[in-house]
Amino acid sequence: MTIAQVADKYGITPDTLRYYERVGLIPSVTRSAGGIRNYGEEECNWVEFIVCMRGAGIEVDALIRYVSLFKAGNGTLKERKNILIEQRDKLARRVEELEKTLARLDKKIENYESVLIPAQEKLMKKGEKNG
Amino acid sequence: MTIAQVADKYGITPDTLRYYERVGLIPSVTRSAGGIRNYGEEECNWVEFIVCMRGAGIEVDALIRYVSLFKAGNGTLKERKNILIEQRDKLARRVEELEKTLARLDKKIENYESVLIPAQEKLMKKGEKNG
DNA sequence: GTAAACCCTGGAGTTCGCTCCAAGTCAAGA
DNA sequence: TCTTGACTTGGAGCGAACTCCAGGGTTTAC
Repeated sequence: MTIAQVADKYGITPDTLRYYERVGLIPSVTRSAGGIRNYGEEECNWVEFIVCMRGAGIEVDALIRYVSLFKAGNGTLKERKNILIEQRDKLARRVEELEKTLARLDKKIENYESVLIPAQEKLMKKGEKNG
Repeated sequence: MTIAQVADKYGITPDTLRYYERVGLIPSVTRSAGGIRNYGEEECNWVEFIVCMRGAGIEVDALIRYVSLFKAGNGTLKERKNILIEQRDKLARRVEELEKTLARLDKKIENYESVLIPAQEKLMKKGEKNG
């Protein structure tokens, strides 16, 4: 697959893909003789993983560390797992926080309704009077 | 309360508070004769609200719109509510996305365990042999 | 009344994560 | 073979949200 196809498939731009590769978010991409990237299945899976993780706000730096450990081979399994755990925990805390804020927004919206609905009823009664 | 106290209370810096006020995230802060900010209870509540919303990643622009409608009075209740609903929905979608990624990370970590635990057991057996 | 600590403003600087650009190379169709 | 369009690189630029700074004013404690 070409860079444009992969970009399209995962909803990002070729520039972002090049950037990800440049900074080390994607292990490596095979090239044609002329130097043009050709993404295989493995590479696509990496892209998909990275796009997902970035979508959840996991920092580029953490992902770079993860990828560089991956490149270093099986001796780094434990360390890689620790990065994942660290990020999972961070994300779990974030989700909790967001859920609290979500609940708060819901309440605030309810409050607005309790102000707005009586106001609307008043208008409707007015309407009844007028017609 | 002084700016430093408020900053401390909500875990931000005085600079951030001044920035929030400057761009319109906080309706107004009363000043002393000398021009020094003095946060009352109302103002603290605004700060708390804004810090919470910002903590959930709600955009500064949306909050500015909200605050400026608030300043404009009761005629803007419906519009304010709409902003809240819009942001609530955005946040809800985000939470869903994050939960999916969280589940994925959990699975990935489990996979690492299924590789690492057998390796550990091997090491432990070796330990038994040696002592 | 003065020193130290805090506050003020406007504007420049920083960080993160892309995003865009110039100048050139490569590949596929007419 | 030429043209057209996609690809390459290194590096500059950008938007969001702060963060910091210089040069000053204010408060408070002694």
